[in-house]
Formats: sequence, structure tokens, C-alpha cells
Amino acid sequence: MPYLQRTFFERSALFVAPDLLGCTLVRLKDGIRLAGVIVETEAYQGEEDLGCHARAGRTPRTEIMYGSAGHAYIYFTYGMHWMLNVVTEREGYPAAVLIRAILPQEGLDEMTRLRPNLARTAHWTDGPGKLTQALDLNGGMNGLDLCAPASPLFIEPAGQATAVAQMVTGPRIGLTSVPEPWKSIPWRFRPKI
DNA sequence: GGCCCGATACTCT
DNA sequence: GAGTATCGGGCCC
Repeated sequence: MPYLQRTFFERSALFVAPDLLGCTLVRLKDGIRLAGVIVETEAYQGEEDLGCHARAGRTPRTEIMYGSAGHAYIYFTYGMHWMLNVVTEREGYPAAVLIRAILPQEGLDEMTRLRPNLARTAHWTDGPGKLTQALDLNGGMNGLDLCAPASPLFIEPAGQATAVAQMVTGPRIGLTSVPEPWKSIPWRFRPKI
């Protein structure tokens, strides 16, 4: 099965984020497939979105978000965690979707090695900082093109799209000092259990 | 199961 | 220099 092409990502983050639910995030590491189904995303878009890093305008860090869709925006936060986002929208407009959680499917042995302190599979990748650890992603992969042939990181389409009725939305996590309406705007997406 | 708290370093002011 | 799109351990139910 092919992977998601650039046109998929060249849309509003508000469409891409829910559409990514059920898709499979794949990381090729030394020929091994580390993969999981995406089960939580958040949309960040525009300089007017005060929860988005681009609120400060173009800086060396946010430059990637202004670039072409389908590229990885991987940044460092809290002194120890890497976060994986996928750039969306047209070039010049800063927007991205944060991938917050996946369900591990393939490469479980390798993930065991990358997450040595956790015994239970479900908790290996149920947070944005956790899944980058489990997939061995870090700043070295910032700017990677997920739509390029033979990319070590890409996303496979969902067998079946998640219907709106089977989806839960809510405020984005961790925006403690962000003013309203951005703090509470329901741009976080999960499948209903 | 949940709450509290410290770790830790990068980005922009 | 302040703030941060978090995690995991310790503790208490």
C-alpha cells in the first residue's frame, strides 16, 4: 500500500488532524518497521492561533511550519522531550498536526528495547514524548519529507476513515498560559472508545 | 486508579 | 532569564 501523498497534507490542519486517526505511522529503522495506528492528534495553525509556535512569527524553529506540507516538524520541549508534527497547508502559511499517541502494531521487539523501563505495550506510545522515544525520533529528523520516496518516516492511509460520529474532540493539552479562545478551542481529536 | 513534583535544555524576550 | 504542545517516580488511596 502506498503512503499518504503531499496533497493529503496540503489542506487545513483541521481536516488533516481528524483524517490522520486510524492511519499508520511507519518508521523504518535499520530495515525494521516500527509502526502504530494514530489515535490522537491536535491541530495548530496560523500566527493568530496563540497556542501555535508560529504565534511569534517566523523564527529558526518555526521556519519548517511555513514550508511545504508533508514535512516533519520535530521540536524539543520541557528540557527532555521531542514532539512529532506533520506540516500542513500551503507553503507560507504556518500550520501542523501534532501526533500525540499511536497504538503499537509492528516492531514491538525494537520498541521494547527503546522503552526499557515500561513493560506494558499500551503505555509505550500513549503520549507525544513517549512515541518519539519508541520510534527513535529526534531533532535529527526535523524537516524530513514524509512524502519522499524511500523516506524512513511516512504514514499509510487508514483502511477505513474514522467517522465524525466515532470521534471525540476537546481542548488541546498543555496550553496552560495561552489565552482564550485558543486555550479551549476543541482542536484535539481522538476516536471514541 | 489518581495527584504532586522534579528533571532538564532549548527558544525567544 | 522565563517559559515550556511532558514524563515517570513516589506516594496515597
